[in-house]
Amino acid sequence: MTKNVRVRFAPSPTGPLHIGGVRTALFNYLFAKKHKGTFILRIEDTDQNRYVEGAEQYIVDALNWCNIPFDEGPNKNETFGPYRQSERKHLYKQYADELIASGNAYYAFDTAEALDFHRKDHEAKGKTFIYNWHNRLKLSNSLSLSEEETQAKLNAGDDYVIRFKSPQDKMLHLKDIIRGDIQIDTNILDDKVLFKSDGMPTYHLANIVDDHLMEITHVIRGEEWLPSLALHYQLYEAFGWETPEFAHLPLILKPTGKGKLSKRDGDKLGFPVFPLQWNSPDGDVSIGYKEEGYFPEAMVNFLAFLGWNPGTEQEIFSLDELTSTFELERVHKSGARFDPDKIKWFNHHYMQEQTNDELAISFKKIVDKHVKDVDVNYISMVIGMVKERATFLTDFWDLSYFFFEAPKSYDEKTFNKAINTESRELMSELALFINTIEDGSLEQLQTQIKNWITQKGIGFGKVMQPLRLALVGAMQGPDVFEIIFMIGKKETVNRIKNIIETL
RNA sequence: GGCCCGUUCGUCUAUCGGCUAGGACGCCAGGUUUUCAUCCUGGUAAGAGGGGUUCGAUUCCCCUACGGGCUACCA
Repeated sequence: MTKNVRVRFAPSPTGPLHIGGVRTALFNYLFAKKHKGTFILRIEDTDQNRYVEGAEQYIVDALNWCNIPFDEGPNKNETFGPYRQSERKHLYKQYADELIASGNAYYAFDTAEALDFHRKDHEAKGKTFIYNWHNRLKLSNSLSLSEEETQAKLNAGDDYVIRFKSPQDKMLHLKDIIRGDIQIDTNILDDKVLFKSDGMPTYHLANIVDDHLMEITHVIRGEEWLPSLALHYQLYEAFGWETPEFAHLPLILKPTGKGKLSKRDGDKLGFPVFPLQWNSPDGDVSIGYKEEGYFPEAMVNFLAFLGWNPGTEQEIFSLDELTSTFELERVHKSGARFDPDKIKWFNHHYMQEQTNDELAISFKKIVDKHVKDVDVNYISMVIGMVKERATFLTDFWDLSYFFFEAPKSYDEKTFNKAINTESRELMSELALFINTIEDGSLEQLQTQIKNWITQKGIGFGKVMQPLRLALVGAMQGPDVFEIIFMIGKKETVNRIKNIIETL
């Protein structure tokens, strides 16, 4: 690669960035970093009707949370700025004019109503209306009108759009890094609008102009853009610009059923489709991976494997490892179903890699809501005991509440089975014994209680089961002796008394 | 409807003409844990269908089926 790699992620701020967008950004980031290139964020806000307040900030926050920050973008290293298309508005018209001058584009005056009529009319006859070579002379544009008529309309201030003049009988040979060669017959292409009557360019024009001006070398985007590739190729040719390389990423599909993953799937199937929580201006709240307790490393690792794999059997990859291993050539062609179970598995894995102290800081906020003034070191020790069974940060309270407070209720089934006159008697004796134990190590505590049970000549289960129920309230959790050691003799005795008195 | 892209276990995928088709998630079973989970071991399960090409096709070509995308003065 001779030229410095420059790639861009170009979302439009119409709402929160969803998981598919994050994956596109990730692949751009990985490709850029692998080639020591530049990752650019460009905001494609040419459709003023769809602009959503806060969406741009959300996109920036999401990329940062994922640890895939952009090198250039709005308010950051703006060497090719501005990076919002709305702020580049003045740039585009001259390029549209250039295309008209070179005969590659033309003015069109058809109203939305007129076009709508034609579409419906064709549909009624079982045909498809395409605005191109075979009917453009029957429509209202600078190709069908005389120069004077066109000029008159322009002077009168009539609404107009600028359309690309798609050629007739031409075979286009397109190249895609992932899909190989694609051939397109220009006869089925329509004369796409490049410049809208509101003075803004459409995506197609703005995209090509900006990619050129920003010296983009590789366009890595979603598969939904594949049908536009022919137009984009022709635009580069018409301008006489060097065409970047293209890679169209496969889509992310719903876990079950048909179609690509959509915003609603999250609510319906109970997993997030957004990296961060999104509070829409109209009051809707959508859950995010971050808030649900996922680690960005887990999400990135999972997303990287949706449509790509290294060809080895390694599945756990840090961002650095991904960066050095990633290749566009190994990206799949077909769409990948999103699997909520697999990302949970990744999260469990990354949970184990967090230190107890790190987790304790986050968990303390939750503990504080239940119990006052718990030492963070104590929390850290608790985490060490329950971490391996946690998938999310949010799991910790349910897994460890009994280290902080006495159980408020007992599992009914176990209670009925384990608590009877005999076990109450036994528990009360045990409580007396525990009071006599001197403070010492966990091992000493364990040995003494075990010896006591042995001396009593009864089965371990007879003691351990009611004891666990007294301490935890259910048949779960870490080793009973560890729990006693952590909460202390006094609290242990209290909990035993509690269960004895419970009917 | 038209155009384009795709099709290996339920899911994510390996395989770049010659494999008992491998791994991971999930699921099931066993073991460890005097609890639950984790963990360990094992198991389950796939090349859409039909034609070619070839000594030999999951792998190359064609057709069909199915899936997906696009078909706006949205991106």
